[in-house]
Amino acid sequence: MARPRKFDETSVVTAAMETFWRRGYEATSTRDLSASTGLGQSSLYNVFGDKRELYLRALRRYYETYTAEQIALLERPGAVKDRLRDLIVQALDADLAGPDASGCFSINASVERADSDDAVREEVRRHFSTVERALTETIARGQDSGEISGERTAETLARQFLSTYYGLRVLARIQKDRTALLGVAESVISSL
Amino acid sequence: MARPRKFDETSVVTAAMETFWRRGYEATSTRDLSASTGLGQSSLYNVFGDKRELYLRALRRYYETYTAEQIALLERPGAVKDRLRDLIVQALDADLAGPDASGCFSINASVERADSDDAVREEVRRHFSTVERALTETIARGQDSGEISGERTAETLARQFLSTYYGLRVLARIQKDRTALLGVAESVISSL
DNA sequence: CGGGTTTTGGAGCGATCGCACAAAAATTCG
DNA sequence: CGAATTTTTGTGCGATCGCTCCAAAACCCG
Repeated sequence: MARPRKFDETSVVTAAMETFWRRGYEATSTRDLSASTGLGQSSLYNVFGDKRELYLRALRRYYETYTAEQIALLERPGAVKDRLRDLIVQALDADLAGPDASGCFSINASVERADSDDAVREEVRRHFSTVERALTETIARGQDSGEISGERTAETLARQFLSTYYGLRVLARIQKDRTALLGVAESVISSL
Repeated sequence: MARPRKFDETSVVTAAMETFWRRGYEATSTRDLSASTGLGQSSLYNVFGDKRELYLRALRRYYETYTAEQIALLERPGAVKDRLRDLIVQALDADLAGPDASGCFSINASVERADSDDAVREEVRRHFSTVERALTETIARGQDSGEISGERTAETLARQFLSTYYGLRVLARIQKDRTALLGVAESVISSL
């Protein structure tokens, strides 16, 4: 029928995600995307429409990989508080991994683009609320087993944990003291 | 001696701060800055050097006004927990005020620019650590008076509160449910 | 008022931006 | 193989980017 594509769409979106993640939306040029994906600019436009659409695809790809990974971590077996701790430890280790670490792409997108792009806001809302739902479920199970106090609702505790979690990821951009950051994690977990 | 400037430097920096705050560093052009400050581009470059320097000035101006205001709020008389609550309430009300609300400029700067500009990172670090210090001091006074448990150190509690506070300000960009956000505030305060 | 100094406004620099277009290349089907 | 279809590649468009330069304007001082 026609000339076949010589690239895998998923890995192209993944490459674009890494570029947008590290440099942000505005600072990433279509030439940067062409270089990091290996596609010519025309191909990118042919497949994805424009820069904004590719950014949205990248954001969804982040959800499919990293956000989903975090949720899977919450659904593993084991003590609830251990899983919650693991969630933070894994995120902070990624955030402190080196000069290429760029925090949480969802947070970055919410700060840079949510105000000016409704679709970005909706997508990030989906990320946040999915994590919140998984946290609520996990904490509710912890309350069932008596591991976590039932004084406050699971939803409230989930939101408190989520706030601390995102706050830590913001602080980690500036304050690279792993011990101090993990101390906060212990503090919030023990207060559940 | 020479022709006098017909502008007030402080209010020019304030105007630039509002523009950078609302639109971010990359998305703000020097023409935007010229329009919002009322100065010609030549004057801006004559006085401030370049865009980056003006951004740093704007960030320092944010510290002088908004960050300082938050710290002053912590140093008022009254119950410690009331002051902590007021800090969050005031921030969230600002963040939810309308379509022009742009969150916390320090957080925005840390997400967008801290990785690529050491001076930005240092400036934001100063903002964060100043707030953290004020929080530690406030919480320590609360521990002295018995209002807050001495089980964990004031420093740890301050960092926990700070994380939650920043996390809430991130969530507020996406999730505009004031009641839910304030519920988290109550939760973290009551857990101190 | 005239000389000295700085600011101002406007034009414009080279570079880069997001994006479009047309021709060449690569495939399937008849 | 040729016709049809789609992707690739390269070129380049108009707009805008950060920034510079220069002459005119506005002041202080003697």
